[in-house]
Order: sequence, then C-alpha cells, then structure tokens
Amino acid sequence: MLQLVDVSTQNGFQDGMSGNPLPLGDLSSLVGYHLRRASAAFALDFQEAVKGTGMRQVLVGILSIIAANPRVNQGTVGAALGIKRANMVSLINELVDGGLVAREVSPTDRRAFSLTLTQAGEAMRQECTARIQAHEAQMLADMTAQERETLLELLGRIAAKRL
Amino acid sequence: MLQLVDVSTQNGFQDGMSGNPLPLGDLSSLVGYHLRRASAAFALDFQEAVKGTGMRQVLVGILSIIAANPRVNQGTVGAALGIKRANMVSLINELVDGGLVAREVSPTDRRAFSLTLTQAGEAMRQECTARIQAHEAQMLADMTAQERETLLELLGRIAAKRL
DNA sequence: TATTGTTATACTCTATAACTATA
DNA sequence: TATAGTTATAGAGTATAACAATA
Repeated sequence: MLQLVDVSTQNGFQDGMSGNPLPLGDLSSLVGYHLRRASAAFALDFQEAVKGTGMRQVLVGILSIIAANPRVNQGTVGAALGIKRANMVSLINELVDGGLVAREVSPTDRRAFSLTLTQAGEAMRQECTARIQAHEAQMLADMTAQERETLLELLGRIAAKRL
Repeated sequence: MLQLVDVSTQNGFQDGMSGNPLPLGDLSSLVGYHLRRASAAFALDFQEAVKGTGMRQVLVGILSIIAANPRVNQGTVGAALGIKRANMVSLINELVDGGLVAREVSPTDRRAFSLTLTQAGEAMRQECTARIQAHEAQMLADMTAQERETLLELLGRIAAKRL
C-alpha cells in the first residue's frame, strides 16, 4: 500500500535550485513535463555514474540488449531501443572499435550483422550496471521499495503504449 | 491508498512494437531507462497534440511559466525550466517574433527583460494546454486517478533532487 | 566586481532520403 | 520487390566562452 499525497499542495514540482518557488502554471499537472524533468535528472546522474568509462546512455542500453541476446541482429537492437537504423551504424562502429562488441556477418542472412559482447564488453557492461544501480539507489533513497516498484510498473505501462 | 503490483510478472517492460518479447537485460530494472522511454513516448504524443501550432515542448513550457508569472525575467524563466541563458535568447526571440510574448526592459533593472504573454500568447497557451491534457488523458487512460496522482508525486520527488 | 542578456560556436541526438548488397 | 545496413545531411537540443550594458 502507498500513501497518496495531494499534488496541488506539494512542494515537489518547483525549481529545486535555490529553493525557488516560481509557479509553473499548467505545467504542474502535466505528466509529460515531469517525465521530461525526471528523465533529465536521471540522465545527469547517469553521466556522473559512468564518468571515465566513455559510455553513454544509448551505448549501455545496446550493451545490455546484446548481453541478453547474444548474436542478435543490429536492426533488432535498434528496434528494441527505438534507435533508427541509420543511427545504429556509428554507434555499433564505436562499440566495435572500442573492442566491446564483436560484429560478424549473420550465417543465416548475409545482409545482417550478428552482434555479441566481447569479454571487455561484458566487463564494461557489468561495471556500468553496478555504478548506475548504486547511483539510482541514491537518487531513489527516499522512496520505499514498494514505491520504486510502483514507479517502475507505472512507467512500464506508459512506455508500452507507444515505442 | 494504492494497490501494489508485482513488477516481475508484469508485461510492461518489453518492446511494444509487434509484440516483440526481446529481453532487455539489466535495463529492465533501471528506473532511468524507463523514464527515458516514457519521456520519449510522451514527447512523441506531445508533438502530435500540438501539430500545426508551431509549438514545441520548451516553448509551451515557457508560455506556461510566463502566464503564471507575468513580468517575469527572461533568466528566471530559464532557471525554472533548466534552460541555459544563451539558449533562452533565440527561444524568446521566436515567441516575440510570433507575437506570443511581449518583451519590455524591466523598469527596476535595465539589463533585464520583463516578459508577459500577449492575447495571442495566452490563447495559444490555452489551446496547447487543452490539446495536451486531452492527449495525456488518452495516454493514461488505463490508469486510475489515484495512480496518476501517485505517478506525478513520485516524479516530482525525483526531479526535486537535482534540477 | 557581478549579473543580464547576447553572439558565436561546437557537439550530441535525431530524422530523412538515397544508395548497396543481399533476400 | 523488400530488407539490412550504409552514407550524407539537416534539424533540434544543449554546452561553453567571450562580450556589452548595467548593477
């Protein structure tokens, strides 16, 4: 069970910098706005978490998909993450050049590439995942485990709508 | 109060396109990833909602802040929305050129600009807000009012961390 | 000396269209 | 004819540094 809070009287929807109480107008009630801000906050935190590794959000996403689906096609990875084919090319090049991903011509379709993590890629993935999980734990420190689950569940239902 | 759902048995963390069940690996448990996807889904929906108006997420944000704070300073608007001063310039130019925002030198500080919505700006803000609210209602149609409030409250707590 | 807004600039992310090689 | 990957390119969004006018 979760305690519900009256949104309109809460303090959480204001500029966190310098305790600025500037009213946001209709923005306060828009889920999209709060998703945008929360996502940006997590993106900043992510950057700090993986600082020095050369990784970015997209790249970690790709590594994670490949780890969970060895020999997956390049296009399949892109489709899962919402990345256009054209934009996948340089991303995979980056990972291959960095020695994190092995790219082979698919044995069943000579047009396609079969992607697998190298040992270095798997190590990088584990290192990044560990760091990110630690950072997320801090970001969500004031939430109960149940609240975190609820958040994940609600976000999952949203994204399921339209990918 | 809210009913909690067992996340691990839910179907919400998979690629919605074509019922693709591609496993996401460790990504599934990262809040940042789901925030990113949900935010992207809402951004796409936003674009459809305001299609033909010439508006974008940032611009609607600015209109909303100005509406709620007439004669607000340009820099204050940027700070509230996390927009750098340098990037505010062309955004405000765009709104002034479009006849949506009136820009005057502040009477109390001749360095600063005092921003107010024009009648057209207020009409545009109302039109966009109405469209976005209608679209969001559809995006969140399968959530109860309590779940939506909980979502807003949890997102607000996240963004309050680091703006 | 600090701050408001400005300019110039660069880098990332994203989106589209045209191409190739295979199917 | 359709699909996997490629190339080139253009548009947002975002970041920094240097500057002018004013505080």
